[in-house]
Parts: sequence; C-alpha cells; structure tokens
Amino acid sequence: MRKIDTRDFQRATRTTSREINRRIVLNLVREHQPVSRADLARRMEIGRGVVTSIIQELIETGAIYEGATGHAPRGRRPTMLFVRTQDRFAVAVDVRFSRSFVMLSDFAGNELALESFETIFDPRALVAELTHRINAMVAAHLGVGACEGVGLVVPGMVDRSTGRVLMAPQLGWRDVDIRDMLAEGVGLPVHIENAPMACALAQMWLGQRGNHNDNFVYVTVSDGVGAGIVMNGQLIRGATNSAGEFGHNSLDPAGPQCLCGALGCWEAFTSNQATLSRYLGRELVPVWGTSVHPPVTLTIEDLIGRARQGDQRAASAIVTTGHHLGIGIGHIVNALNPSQIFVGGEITAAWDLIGSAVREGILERALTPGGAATPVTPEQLGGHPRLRGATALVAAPHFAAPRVA
Amino acid sequence: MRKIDTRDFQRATRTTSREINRRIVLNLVREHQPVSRADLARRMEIGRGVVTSIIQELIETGAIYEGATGHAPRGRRPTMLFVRTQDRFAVAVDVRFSRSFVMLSDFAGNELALESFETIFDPRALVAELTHRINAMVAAHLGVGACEGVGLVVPGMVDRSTGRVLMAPQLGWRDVDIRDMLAEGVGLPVHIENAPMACALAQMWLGQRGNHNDNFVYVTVSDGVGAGIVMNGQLIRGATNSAGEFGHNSLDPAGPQCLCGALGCWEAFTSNQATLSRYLGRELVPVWGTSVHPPVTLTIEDLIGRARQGDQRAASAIVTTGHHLGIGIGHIVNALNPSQIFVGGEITAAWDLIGSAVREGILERALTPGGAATPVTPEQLGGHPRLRGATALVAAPHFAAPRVA
DNA sequence: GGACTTTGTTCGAATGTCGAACTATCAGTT
DNA sequence: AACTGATAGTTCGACATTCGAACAAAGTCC
Repeated sequence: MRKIDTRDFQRATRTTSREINRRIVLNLVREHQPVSRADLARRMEIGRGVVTSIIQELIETGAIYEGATGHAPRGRRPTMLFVRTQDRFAVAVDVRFSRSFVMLSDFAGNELALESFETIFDPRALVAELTHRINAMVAAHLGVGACEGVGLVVPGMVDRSTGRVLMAPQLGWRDVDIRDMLAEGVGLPVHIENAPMACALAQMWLGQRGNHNDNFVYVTVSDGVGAGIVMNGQLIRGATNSAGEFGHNSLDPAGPQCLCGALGCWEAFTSNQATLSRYLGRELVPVWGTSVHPPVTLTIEDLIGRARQGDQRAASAIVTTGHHLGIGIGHIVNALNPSQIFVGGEITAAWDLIGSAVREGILERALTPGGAATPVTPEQLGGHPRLRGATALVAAPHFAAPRVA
Repeated sequence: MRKIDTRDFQRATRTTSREINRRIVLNLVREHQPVSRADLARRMEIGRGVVTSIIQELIETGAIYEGATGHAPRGRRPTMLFVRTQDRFAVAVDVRFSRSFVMLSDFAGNELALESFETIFDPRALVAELTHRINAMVAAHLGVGACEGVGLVVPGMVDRSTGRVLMAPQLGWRDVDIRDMLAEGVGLPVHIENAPMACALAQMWLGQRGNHNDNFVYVTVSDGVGAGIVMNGQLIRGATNSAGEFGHNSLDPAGPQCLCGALGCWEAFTSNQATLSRYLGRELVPVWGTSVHPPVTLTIEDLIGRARQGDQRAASAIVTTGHHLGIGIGHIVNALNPSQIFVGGEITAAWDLIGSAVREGILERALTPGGAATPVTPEQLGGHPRLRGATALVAAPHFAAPRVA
C-alpha cells in the first residue's frame, strides 16, 4: 500500500498497460526459461494472442530470443523463449582501498574478463586509468555498441542525483564528481553506488534463480561495516542515500574506540582492522586518509590462516568478531525483520569457525524466536559481490517493475 | 526500482490505465482541494476530456463531489471539486494496557465520538464489550451503511494474513483471533495493526496536508518502545510484520535489566516504566502478565508535573530519558536515514524539558552531519495517534496507489 | 455587442486487452 | 495414409482507454 506522491507521479498513458505486461513477461521468461508463449499465457491468465504480440515486440527490441522447439506429450510442440543475457554486456568497476577491479560481464553476471590494479587515490588519475582499461577491455572482447554501461562501486557516500561521491574516507575523497568524469571518458552511461547497497542489488538481481526474497539485508564486513537493505522488493536508500550505516551504531559505550571517534561502534568490534587489532592487542589506528600506502602487515586472510593452523589467539580473535557480528545482526533482525541475512567480506572465509558464534550473538539479542531463527548466509568464496552489484546497476533497470502512479 | 515477484504479480487489464489515473486524480483532489478539472488536467499533463470522464466516474462512486464554482480573472469559471471525507466513516479502536478507546471518525480523521473503558483482558469478553459499544455508537451517530470498517490497534505482534494477535505481553495474549471475532460481531470489515505501525500510518495518511514525506520513522515511547518505519512511501513491515522493534536493541550491555530479560535495551532506558524506576531508584518490575490491575502508583504524567514544579530529581530522570531517547534515535538515523523522526507517547508532553537532551543524544551517535540534523517532531498533545492510525487502516486503501506489476 | 479567454464536453483516431475463431503441428489410431 | 484429438500460435472483431482537436459554455474587457 504505497502512497502516491502528488508532486512526483507517473500517470498512465495508452501504452502503460502494454509496458506493464511486457515487463512481467520479460521477468517470467527470465525466471522460467526455457518457456513457451502458451505457458506464459497460462501463468499470466491472459489470452495467447496478447502474448504473441508482446513477445514479438520483445524479440524486435532484442530483449528475448526464440530457441529450439520443446517437447510435448500431445499436440504442437512449443517454441521456447530465452532472455538475451549472453550477448549484452556491462563493465563493473569496484574501487577499494587497496586495489581496484574492472570486470567485463554479461547481463547474467557471467565474467568475461577481470583485471585489477593498485588503487590510485587521485580522482583524475584514477579516472584516466579506468578509462584506459575499460576502453581496452571493451575493444578486446566486444564489437562496437555491445556494452550498455558501466557500474561503479565505491566505498563511501554517494549522491544519487548528481553522481558525486560525497565522502569516502578510505580514499580521502570529499565531493568528487567521478561519475560524470568517467562517463565522459568512456562514452557510456555510468551508474554509481556504494558498496553495501551494490551487494544487496547483486543478491536481488543476480542471486540464485528462484530466489524470491523480498525482504533481506546484506551485511558487508570489510574495512567498514555496513548494510544494504531490501524491503518490499526495493532497495532502501533513505532520504539521502545513506541508509544502512549500522556500522557506527553502538554495542557498548565502554567498548573500543572506533575510527569515527565514538566508542564501541559495531564496526569497532567487527571490521577487519578491529579483528586484527584484537589479535595484536592494540587499539584501532587509522591507516587511511594518508596518501601513502598502508603499512603492509598482517591481513585478515593471514589471521584466518593462522587460526586454521592452530593459533588459538587467532581463532579466539576471529570467533569474538563472529560473536559481535551476531549481536549486530540481532539488532538488524529486530529493527527490520528480514527473512534472510547475507554476509559478505573476507571474514566469511572463516564461516566454519565463526558460524556458531554468530548464531549465539543473534540469540542474545533477537527479541522473537522467529527473529532468532533468521537464516544467515555467508557470501560464497570468489563471488565478487561488489562487482556483481556493479553489473546489476547496469542490468537491473531493464528488468525492474515500471514506475507507475 | 522494484523487482517484480513472478509468483505474485498483478498484470494489466484493459482497465488498468484508467484505474491508475483515477487514483492519481483522487489523490490530487485530496491534496489540492478545491481544484478544478482544468487544473487537474494541467497538473497531470493530460487532456481535459480524460479528466471529465474520470471525474464523472469518481462522482458516481461517491468518492468526490462538485462544490461551488470558483473565481477566475478571465474566462469561464471553474467548478471546484472536493473529496468526500465528511460523510464517510470509520470506527477506530485502540486497546491498551490500562484503558481501551473507541472513536467514531470521518475519513479525514475528524472525531465524531470518543469513549473509553477499562481494558478487559479476556479476549471474548473484550470483543463482546467492543461489539456492543461500536454498534451503539454507529447507531447513535450514523445512518445504515455509512460506516465502512473498523480499525483495531493492539500493543503486540500481529499476523497480517490471518488477523491474529500472535503475542501481546501487556494483555497476556498469545495467538488470539480477535479480528475475525470482532468482524463477526459488528458485521463490518476489521483491519488490525500494531501500535507503532498504526502511528506511522496516521502520520502518512492523516498528517498535515502537503506533508510529502516518503521516508520517516515514528517512534512510540510508552510501556514499550517501538517504531513504525515508512520508506519509499510504504510502511515497512518486514517478513513477518514485526519490523520496527528497536526497543530491545542494546545501548549498553552493562545497562539496566529489561523486562525482556536482556540488559541495557533501549526500552529499559526510555520506557515510561524505566523513567519512573529511575526516579524511584528501583529496578524495572514487570507489572503485566498478571490478571490483576497494576498497582496505581506514580504515572509518567505525575512525574512530568513534579518536574515542572521544581522537583530536580524528577526533572533529571526525565532529561536522562530524553538523552537515551536521542541515542536510540541516532541509531535509527544511521540505520535508515529518514528525512524526519516523529515521536509519540506521554513523554512528548515534556518536550520543552527534554528536547535539547534528545538532540544531544542524536549528535552523540549520528554518523553524518546530515543525519545529526534530522528533524525530530513530537506528537501534538491530544492527537490520539493510535486512533488516527486505526482510522487510516480503514481509509487508506481507498487512496493508496493501485497494485500493479 | 464583439473579441478574447478559460472551462468543460464530444468525437474520431490510435493503442491495447479480451475472447473466439482459425491455422499449424504433433501423437496416436484406424 | 487418412482421421482424431490435443496443444501452440495467429488473426480478427468487440470493447476500453488515451490522445488531440473541435466545439459549446460562460465568463471578462473594450
């Protein structure tokens, strides 16, 4: 039950009904392919004649294509339909503190090419490097005009209307107009988003097929700790695109000092830095904001390796992180009642070690038994959630429900 | 950008475009009345002919009516249109721990009659009493068929699909089928919702005219502390209608014992009981769950009165509550980035005393300057937010955006 | 009274769904 | 090989709606 915003609505024209049904057909094909026209008519409880006409349009615009005829026990054999995702492409870019990644993928999220380089902190120089790499990658793998856009994921706050990065502490950016700079360089539309929201989009649009999950939260644990929220089948951005910053909510006013200045933030217990600091027995030290590279020391992957090799202190540091991760997830469960929680980040490689501690943490805080039982799913290894989210930024608008009323 | 749920979608029929535009017209009239057909056509960028036809339908169904002709500097004078809210009615019911309220109101939320009685904890007896009072109230004030439904607000978890109250600790209820029992008694459709969500609905549908606020949170502070969340113009219910339970998120693991069993919940710092306990220097004691009435002792209103009369300890207890209220609001601001926070509950009567403490609490926890500046608006006195929410439960479906795709 | 302006209605063209009739294609039976 | 029954896909007229222009209604200004 949505309220109509009388300052910003979309009225129906004489083609609106067709737009709606065309989008529904496209999504039905996407989730049930291979599928026939007659099958679509049954699923939509609509005449086959209408389906014929809609399919014709979708084939003409190149959204779907006809495959081989299927098999039927009786009667004429159906022509199977498929969504054209294999030869429509997007460039996904993930800018992180240490390294940046550029991936070429099709609309289904399949990887065609992937490269990375050490992140350049100067925005202009970074854009120049990205432009060069993107153009080369597209030229090497595709024909002209096959790439439909660039998805750009950054670790920081983004202003959706202007495409500017308002603040990215890890990169030392304030109010950087990277979207338009990059769009000019590559001559393609560029879509920008922050990391947790992109991960949520990836899960929503490129997750497992048959994943009908309209209410979930994607928690990212990395240098920072944040969340991408999907409720009612929509990404929750908030008023100024900064929803999901659970990382700086306090678990304990007597807790460790956080890099944000406050005490006992969730992030100060669970970020990679926090876990390493706990192991090393020292306080969190800001390593960003300087233009020099970080001191190459122990990484979270190293720590997990040590834990696996029997380092009890390493294991303890990781499990404690898992426990606090669970407490924070419990808070999210109470606040938003998602049907599932996804967790992404390096720490998920140690899920076999921390899973039960996470669950205990949730049990400590979840108000209801149902909430306490909320499934928590770690990101699969090598899944590149941010890059897949960048792809989703380009692909999803072609599949989303039309805006109406 | 919503994802289409392929298991539960609404395709367009040949009347869908009209439905959409009719609903838009209805809402435009609602927010801009008095307004003429020509004005609507301009606002919608549509032909006047279409408006004529839509308005005719809306007049025939009784949704709007023609008023006097307006004034124009030149040309034919316009016929002004109005939404018919004055003679369409709903019964609003608010069941609380101490007393229950029954209100008869029109679709604009105007009060026609209001009565209250001591809450009966036995569900069957309560339904009998409500049935009697509602039928009498409708008979006394209205003709036959004028009341379109009953909105029922309860302090507990509700299963929207079955209308059952899953758990209402204050009433001692578990899995009570109150909606259908009451619907049978009064012969009207009954809509049920929990208190914080109803308050959010009231703000969304019956708030100030011109209140274009698509992202806000309504925090209720009473015996419990909860929140109703509105994002993207929609109430956020979560997977099982229990979103918004911020009250049992922990502010401090070393904090006071909460009635839920955990330590340092937001509620344990800010509920009315918590404030009173702080003043009285004792721990929180569960007064519910017993069938006997609560010991009639000090109320939060008394405490505010004492503070106003110079009782420093009372003032201190209230201000401390305000500070913790602000801290929790800061957490909400980080999590959801609303454009505004509303606060309801008895404590708002002391807003002049606690407002600055609330703001300090927010400043302590809000991550961004924008978040820290989020406006916080206390409910106006005597606003009956829960009852207005109950009215909104009945009225809102007539004005909501049609479900499509 | 006439020119001009604005509101509201009417009507044919364009676009879309709805439902039924029609064609195409297949398996099994005679 | 022809017949039968079933299913897939297309075509076409009826109905619903928007779109745009023409038209009637009702005012102001000179």
